[in-house]
Amino acid sequence: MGALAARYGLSRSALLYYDRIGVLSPSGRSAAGYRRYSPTDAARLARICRYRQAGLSLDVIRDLLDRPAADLTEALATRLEALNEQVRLLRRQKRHILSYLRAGRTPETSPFLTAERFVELLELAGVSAAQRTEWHAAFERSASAEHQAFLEFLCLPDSTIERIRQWAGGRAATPEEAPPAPPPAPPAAPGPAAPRTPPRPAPEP
Amino acid sequence: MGALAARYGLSRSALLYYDRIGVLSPSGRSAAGYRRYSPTDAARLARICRYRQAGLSLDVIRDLLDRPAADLTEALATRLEALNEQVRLLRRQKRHILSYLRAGRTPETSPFLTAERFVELLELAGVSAAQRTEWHAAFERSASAEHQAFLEFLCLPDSTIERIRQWAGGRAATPEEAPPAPPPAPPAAPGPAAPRTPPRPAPEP
DNA sequence: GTTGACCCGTCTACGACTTCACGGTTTGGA
DNA sequence: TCCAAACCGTGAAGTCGTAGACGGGTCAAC
Repeated sequence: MGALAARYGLSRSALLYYDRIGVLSPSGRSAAGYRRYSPTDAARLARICRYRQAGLSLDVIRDLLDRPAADLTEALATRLEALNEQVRLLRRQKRHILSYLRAGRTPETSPFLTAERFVELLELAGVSAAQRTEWHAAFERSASAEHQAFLEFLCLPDSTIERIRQWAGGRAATPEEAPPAPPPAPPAAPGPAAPRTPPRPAPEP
Repeated sequence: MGALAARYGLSRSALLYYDRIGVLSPSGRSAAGYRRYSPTDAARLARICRYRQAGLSLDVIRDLLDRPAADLTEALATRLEALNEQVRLLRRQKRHILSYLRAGRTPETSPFLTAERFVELLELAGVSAAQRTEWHAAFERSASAEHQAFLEFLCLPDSTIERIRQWAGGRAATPEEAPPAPPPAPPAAPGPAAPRTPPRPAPEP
């Protein structure tokens, strides 16, 4: 048992737990009551580990392994949905933190990736503002959800994301909700030119 | 009490829990033993909620509120670290799932954002392969950690990420570890030109 | 026979709550 | 004045997947 656990990078207690909840029960016991895992059991454990790498819950995994009608694709799709939601939540937390940590710093002195910095890099590579605009528009047109995700990845505040997406043509902004404030320019028409500062590795994305 | 909970979007049980663990104890009780929250308590709760939005644990929050020496910036930095690690884990799970869900589909029929699709969008906007190459190089040079994060955001497999980063000049690849396989072309020198397919909203990032 | 190195089952702990059960208090309307 | 609904209190147990501790049994080699 210890050998099996070690082989799959699990602890003894994990295997005990799997046994207890019926996800993986050894097919036999020794005379003294020791768990005996057959090669079939090991194969089952291998599947369990693969599914757990995808973040599936042990409940779902049990269904997948025991119920012939269970649909792996559907389970993965459901998990993907939850995963996206969770990433979104974490990113929101990240934005909260960054907005505090960045307070009082200019984007140039910030050790974090900002939209401004991202745009600087594009500038450096010779991508023009017009190209960036067109890119946002194409992104919004053909993959609006991913566009949103990408803007969230840059840790932009919600209001800025909303503004960029509207301005990229995803949905026409109603005249009433004109730009509520003059926030930092959207990443496609940004601030300074190529930075003079020497490249230095940044600690945090 | 119910009113306070509702005002801050919490449940009654959450406030009970906060009281129990000493994060927020009401400053008084009514004759019948009902909790009485003063405006000071409410202000404290407001801070608690803000910190929780950043994902700080209640333990840490209690220290922050009660110990004068506690350092908010440090707590947030620590949390940011954990957050990044967690996002990395979730993204790894996502890659596992996508690699399964995408199996047997061509990138064109996949409803998910792929690196190929991302590059298509850049192509559409008129960003050349040379520009993309230069962009990767600049990204790697001046913000390698963020470059890594960005490539992970695209859910590329680790091997591809490694290859792109080496090829972008971040670190010279040792001759021994030449490309182990001919995997899909890196996003900066990708496949098809602008797609003929009509834009359609994609369900998932 | 003894000494380690294994193994067993059971229990507790983690975080941030929620749910349940049972009972007291307040409040509004008839 | 009475009743019911809505509120409040306490306490216990459950969630999820594991880690670790405890006390004791088993096994191999020496």
